[in-house]
Amino acid sequence: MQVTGERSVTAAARRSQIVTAAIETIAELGYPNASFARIAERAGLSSTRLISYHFDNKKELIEQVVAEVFGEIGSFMGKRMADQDTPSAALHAYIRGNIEFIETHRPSMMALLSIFLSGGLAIDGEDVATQLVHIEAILRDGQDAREFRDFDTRVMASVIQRAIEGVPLALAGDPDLDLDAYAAELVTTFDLATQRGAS
Amino acid sequence: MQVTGERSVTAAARRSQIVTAAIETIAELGYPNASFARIAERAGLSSTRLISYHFDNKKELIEQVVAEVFGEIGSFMGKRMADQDTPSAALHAYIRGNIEFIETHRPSMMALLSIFLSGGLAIDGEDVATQLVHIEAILRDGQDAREFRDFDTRVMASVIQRAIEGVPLALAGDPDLDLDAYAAELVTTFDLATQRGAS
Amino acid sequence: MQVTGERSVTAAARRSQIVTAAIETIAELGYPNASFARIAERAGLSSTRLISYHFDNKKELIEQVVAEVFGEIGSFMGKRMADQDTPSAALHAYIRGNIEFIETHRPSMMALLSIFLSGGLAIDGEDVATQLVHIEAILRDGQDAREFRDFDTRVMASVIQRAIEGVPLALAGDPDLDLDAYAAELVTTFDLATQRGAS
Amino acid sequence: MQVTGERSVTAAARRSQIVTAAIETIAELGYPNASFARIAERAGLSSTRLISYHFDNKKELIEQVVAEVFGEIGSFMGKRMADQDTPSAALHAYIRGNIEFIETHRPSMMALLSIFLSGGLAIDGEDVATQLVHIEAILRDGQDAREFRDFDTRVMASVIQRAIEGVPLALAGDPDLDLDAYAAELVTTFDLATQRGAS
DNA sequence: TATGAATGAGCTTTCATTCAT
DNA sequence: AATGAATGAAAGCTCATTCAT
Repeated sequence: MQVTGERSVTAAARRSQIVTAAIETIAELGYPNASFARIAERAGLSSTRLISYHFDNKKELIEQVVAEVFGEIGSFMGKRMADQDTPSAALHAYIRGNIEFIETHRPSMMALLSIFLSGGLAIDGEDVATQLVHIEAILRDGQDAREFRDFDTRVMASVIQRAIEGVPLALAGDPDLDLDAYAAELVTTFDLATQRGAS
Repeated sequence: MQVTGERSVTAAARRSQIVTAAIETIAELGYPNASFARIAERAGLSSTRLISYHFDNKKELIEQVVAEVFGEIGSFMGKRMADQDTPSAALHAYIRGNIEFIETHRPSMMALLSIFLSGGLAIDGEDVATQLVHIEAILRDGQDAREFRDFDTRVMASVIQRAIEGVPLALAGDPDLDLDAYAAELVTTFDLATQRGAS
Repeated sequence: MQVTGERSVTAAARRSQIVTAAIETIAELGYPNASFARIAERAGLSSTRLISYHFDNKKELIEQVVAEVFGEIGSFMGKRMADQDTPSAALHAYIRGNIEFIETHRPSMMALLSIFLSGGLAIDGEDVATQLVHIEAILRDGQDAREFRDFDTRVMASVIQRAIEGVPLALAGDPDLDLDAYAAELVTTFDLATQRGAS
Repeated sequence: MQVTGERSVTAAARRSQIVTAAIETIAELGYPNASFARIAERAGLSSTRLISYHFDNKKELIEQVVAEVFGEIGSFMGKRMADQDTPSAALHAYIRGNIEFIETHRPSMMALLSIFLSGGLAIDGEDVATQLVHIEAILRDGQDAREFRDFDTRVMASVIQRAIEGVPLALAGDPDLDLDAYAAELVTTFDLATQRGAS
C-alpha cells in the first residue's frame, strides 16, 4: 500500500529502477510486448509482484516512464539553450540539442514513440501545444528582431519539431545513420527557410 | 488450410474486408488493442475464427495491412508524379501529394505508424532505402540539372521524408491542423533549402 | 465469442454442466472459494478457459446459477400447489413443498444463500416482493374466505417465508435434523397463527 | 509476534478498532470482498501490515469478529431476559429482544450471516445447540408450568430461532420493513403456536 | 467457405502473509 | 508497537490459435 507523495528513499530507488527497465524493454520490444513479466526480468526482480507493489497499476507505470523521459529532455535542453544570443543561434542550438539528445538517449525516445503510437497513453492537444512553446518563441523572437522572414510561426514550429521527431524513425530504419550530417542538413535547411534575405 | 497464390473471388473479398476492418481498428485503438476479437467485431464477423481461416496468423494479416497501405500510397502518388517537367515541380508534387494522401487517408497512416512503432513489424533497413528511392532520384535529377545546390542527397531525402511523415504525428496532436498551410510551408522550406541561388 | 440468445445444443449442454458444477462447488466451499479453477476441476474440464468461453464473465455465470435454482423451485412448487382446494390446504402445501424442496435440493439452496449473503449478487427489493407474491395471495384468499383471521398479510407472508428459509441455516448447523417433524411443527404453528377461531 | 493472553491496553484498542472496521466492511461488501486492504482502508490504517501484526491470520480476525458480535448479543439479551416472571413473558422478551438487537445492530448481523454463509467459518453443530439453549429452556419451563402445550421443544426452538434469524434476510430485501409490526406478528404467531388452549 | 468448440499461454491485479528492522 | 519492503500463489480474463466438422 504505497502512499503517494511521501515516499522513502529505497522505494524511490526501486521505482526508478523499474522505470528504467520499463523504458529499455519498451524501446527494445515495443510497447505491446512490454509486459510486467518482461520488465521484471530485465530489472532482475524476483517477480512481477514488485512492480504491482510500487505502482498502482500499469497506467501509472507508463505515466512515470513518460514523465521521466520528458524530464530528461527538459533538463538536457535547458542547459543547451542557455547563453544563446541571437535567434539564429537559438534555432541552431534547438535543432542540434534535440538531435543530440535523441542520439544519446535512443531507448528513451523509442519508448516514448512506441507508447504514444500504440495508444498506451492518450495524446493531449494541450501537451502538443506546450511542446511547441519553446521553438515558437524562438521563431517569434527572430521575426521581431527582423532576422527571420514572415511565416506562420505555429506551422513553421510544427514543421521543425516534426522534422526533428522524424529522426528516431529514421534511426529505427538505419541505426548507423550519420546524425551529425543529419543535424547539419536540418540546420542549413531551416536557416534557409527562415532567414530574411531568402524570402 | 489456405492455398496461397490461387484464391477465389469471395475469399479475396473476405480478406479485403478483414484488412479494412483491421486498418480502422488499429487506427482507432492502437496496434496493441487491435485483437482479433476487436477486428472481428468491427468487420461484423460472428467469430475470430474467420480471420484465422483467411490468414495464416496475425503476422500475415498485419503484413497485408501494411501492403495494402503501401499499395494505396503507390497508386496515389503514381498519378501525382506523372507529367512533372522540372525537378522543382517534381519536388513540389512529391510533398503536396504525400500530405494530401495523409490527409485523405488518415486511418491508414495512423495504422501504419502504430504498427511500426509498436514493434508489430520489424523495420527493415532495405525497406527504408526503397522508400527513399523516389525522392532521392528527384533530388539527384535537380543536382544534375544544376537546379539544386550540392548536398548529401541521402540525408536531404531522409529529412524531407521524415518531415512529411511527421504530419500524422502533428495531426494526432491537433486534428484541426491546416494541412494546406502546412504543405505550403514545407514546399517553401525545401525550395529554399534545395535551390542553387540560396546557398 | 458466444452469441447470446441463439445457442447450439452442445453449447447449452456445456453451460448446463458448468452451472451444475458451480452450484455444487459454491454449496460445498462457499461462494468466495468457488473459483473458476475449483469449478472447472469439479466439472472435469481441462482448463478454466472453457468457462470463460461459455460465459461472458463470472457475474453471468452466477446469474445463471441463481436463475437455475429459481427455475427448479418454480417448477417443483408449481406441481405442489396445483389442486389445492382451500386456503389452509394451500398454506400446508406451500410450507411442506418448500421444505421438501430444500431437503431434496440442499446444494442448490446452500449455493443460493451463500451467493446472496456474500454479496455475490445484489439483492433486489423487487425480487423479494416477487418472491412473496404466492404466499401473500394464499393468505389474502384465506382472509377473503373468512377462514383466516385479520393480520397484515405482508408481514405474515414475510414471517412464513423467512421461517422456511431458516431451514437451510438450521440444516447447515445440524445436517441430521428431522425435516418432517420440522415441517409438521411449522404447519401447526402457522395454522394456529392464521386460523380464525384462534384469534 | 503477538503474545496471546496478556495484551497491553493500546494493543487491545487497536484490535478492537480493526474488528469494528472488519464488521463494517463485511456487512457492506460481503465477506469475500472484505480483504485486508479494504478493512485497513476503512480503519484508516496506512498498511495491511498492522492487521497481520495484531492478528495471527485472517481466521483469527474473523473469529474475533464473530466473538464480538456474539458478545454484543449476549450482553444485550442478558438485560432483556432479566425479571421475566412467566414463560410467556420470557418468550415475548426473547423474540422482541432479538429483533430489537437485529434492528439496532444491523451491520453486526449482516456480517455474521455473510461470514457463515460464505464458509468463512465452519458452522459447528455444538454452537448451534448452544445457541438454542436459552429459548429451549424457556419452552420447557412453559411446558412444565402447563402454560404451553406439548410439542418437540427442540424443533419449536429451532423454528422460533430461524424465524428470528430470517429478519436480517428480510431486511436485506426491504430495508424499510416495519420491524415493530414484524415483532408483534411473531409474538402473536408463537403465542398461538405454543399456548395450551390453542392445541 | 465457414463455423462451433476448445485450448495453452499469457496478461494485470489482488490475495494474505513474511522478512527484517 | 509499528512499519516498509517484498513475496508466492491465485484470481478472473483475453490472447491468437487449433481441432474437427
